Amino acid sequence: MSDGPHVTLEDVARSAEVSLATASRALNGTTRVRDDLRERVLAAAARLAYTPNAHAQALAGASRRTVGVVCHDISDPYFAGIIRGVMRVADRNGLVVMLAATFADPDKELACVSALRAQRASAIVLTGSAFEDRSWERAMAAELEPYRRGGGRVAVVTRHRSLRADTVAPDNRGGARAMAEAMHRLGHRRFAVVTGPGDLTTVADRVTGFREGLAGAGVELSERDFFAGSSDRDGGYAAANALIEAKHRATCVLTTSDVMALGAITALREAGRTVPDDVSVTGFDDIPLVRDLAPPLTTVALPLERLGEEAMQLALDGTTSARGRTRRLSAEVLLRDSTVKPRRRRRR
Amino acid sequence: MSDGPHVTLEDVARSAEVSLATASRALNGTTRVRDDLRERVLAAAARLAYTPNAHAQALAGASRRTVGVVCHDISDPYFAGIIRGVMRVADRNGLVVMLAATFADPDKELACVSALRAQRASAIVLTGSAFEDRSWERAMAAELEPYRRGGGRVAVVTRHRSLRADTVAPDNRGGARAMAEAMHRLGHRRFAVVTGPGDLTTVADRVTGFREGLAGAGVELSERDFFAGSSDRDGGYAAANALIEAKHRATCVLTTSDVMALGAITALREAGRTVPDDVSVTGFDDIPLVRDLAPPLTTVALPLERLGEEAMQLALDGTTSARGRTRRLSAEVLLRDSTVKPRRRRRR
DNA sequence: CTGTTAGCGCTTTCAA
DNA sequence: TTGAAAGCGCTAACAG
Repeated sequence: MSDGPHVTLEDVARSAEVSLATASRALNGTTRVRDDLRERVLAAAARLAYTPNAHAQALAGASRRTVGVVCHDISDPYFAGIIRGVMRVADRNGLVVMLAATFADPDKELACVSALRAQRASAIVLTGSAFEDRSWERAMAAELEPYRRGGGRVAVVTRHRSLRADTVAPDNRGGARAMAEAMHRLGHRRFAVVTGPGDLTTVADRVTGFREGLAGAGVELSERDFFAGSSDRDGGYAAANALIEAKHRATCVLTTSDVMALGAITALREAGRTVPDDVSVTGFDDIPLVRDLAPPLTTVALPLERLGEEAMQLALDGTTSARGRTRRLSAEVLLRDSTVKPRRRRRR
Repeated sequence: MSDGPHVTLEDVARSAEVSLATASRALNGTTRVRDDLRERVLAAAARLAYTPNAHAQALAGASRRTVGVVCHDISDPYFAGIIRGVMRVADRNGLVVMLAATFADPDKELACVSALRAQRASAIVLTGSAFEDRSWERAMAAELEPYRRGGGRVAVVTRHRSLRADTVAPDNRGGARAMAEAMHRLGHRRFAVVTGPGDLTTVADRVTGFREGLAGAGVELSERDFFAGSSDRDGGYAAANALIEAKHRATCVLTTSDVMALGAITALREAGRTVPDDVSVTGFDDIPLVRDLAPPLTTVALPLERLGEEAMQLALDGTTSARGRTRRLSAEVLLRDSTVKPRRRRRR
């Protein structure tokens, strides 16, 4: 956008032979304008292919029409679902959304918020979970505080301890607990957990839930039952391979996300182990495609789009007084065919 | 962003006891500033948690740091992949991306471009294919032309006839043709096509490719071999159900996208037909997860992220002179296990 | 109802 | 080097 003569409101006004103010009013419909004048302005604007300069509008004090969303990875169906919800609500309110992807890099997360702040986005939705790191939390709070003082709204999806922001909290821990219990009830006694990076609150909460559910049923998980990887398909694949390598005897593999489950299942299959006959596998999130798998994946369903919708909504009707509201959404265990009652171990 | 006293550069300047100009220069590093003064400015900025107002910067003529991307649906892995590529390049160049989703609504597509134009995005990447509609094309051209005159860059992914924009063109037609030929070579003679909306150029090109490939092998497709649906999983599911309903005797179902194939396979499975034993199914795009399906999906692979990267790159180093460059990317047939040589028809 | 005018916050000549 | 001042394009008082 270096060169080029932009058509400005002044051009329109001149062409329509009215004042700048009238042109502005005619275009925005803020105040009544004599019909013929308005017609002239509209015609001139169309003729000149005029588009208002959003920066000038923002600077001049018009209300901000931009909201920001920051996610880890847009290719992750979990985030895609949430963002879809955010966009739906934003769209309904005539807002434009700026999307930033951080690839789960804490520093980038901070940088994105700063950029959104610079854009004077009227609201920021943080969809990635927090990093369990004191100094990061402090830095994020330091970034958000002045933003909020300037009238900016902030909403987060999932737990951000000490962030004083409106929160949409899916019941990760409860969902995980319920899943663990369900698997125990099915008859499983030997478990392995394929997990994402432990410094993400979402992952930590889910793992805690698994632990609690199993412990309640009398099964203790040891460190050797955990196999961590990145929060994506390849992370699941790698973790499952580590599990196979370690000759872990689990009859049920709990994973902290559907995407990881996907990779894990492929790894198991490649190692000659059939799901669910040889080993049951559970996912988390209920991303759209897992019901199309063969076998369909047993998982903890989260209302992804709703998470996004609620977060955006919360940010939008935020009143300065009511900070730190939390909207809890429950998680539901969906038993499908990737899990079965464990059979007696086959001879090999 | 209604209320709230924003910290401005003037506050920083005052606090650092320098002039506005000096503060600006110190922060941007445009010109040399005496070291101690710069220190003071930086310190003041940090102390006040100053963030420059991007709108003011943009208005004052600083270079734009925003690019726009418009897609149909962020939850579609096809678009997610492309956008990921776009974001990678944008990020590498220190640009912020504004993402708009249109849900394949032609009007919204237009509206999004207009909004991006208002934001004075330095470049716009159109990832959805064009609509095969003269008046829409005209309207889009009318929106883009003044934008371009104002120095804006435009790049599109897939064919946009008559748009004079830099284009990244995956070989949809050639890929489809190759797939059709491959399936014929495998032994299939009776085909059905599960397709998205025919008014999308991408879909049209793929269908044309299927037709050509088959015709070249002596198989003509009739209208009764086509089953259309929306470009998503549910569209594929519905189309496949229509196919089943019609008792179509295809031994091979060609689809115009992996996502649709996903739904189609589930529909077939629910109808008691096994893939690939009873019927072979092919996809298109090679979205990340299809290799994790059981059976893995035979598909036409497109380098999704690269499409996005190239488009963004093209838009970025666009010189006003070299308009309408086209970068072709080839498509590759990936034979996996969802397709096999057709067996003699089983008795029922 | 319409026009005049004062900024919004920042960058950038132009002088000093 | 630094500072003063002129806008960038638009909206919103404030007068007419």
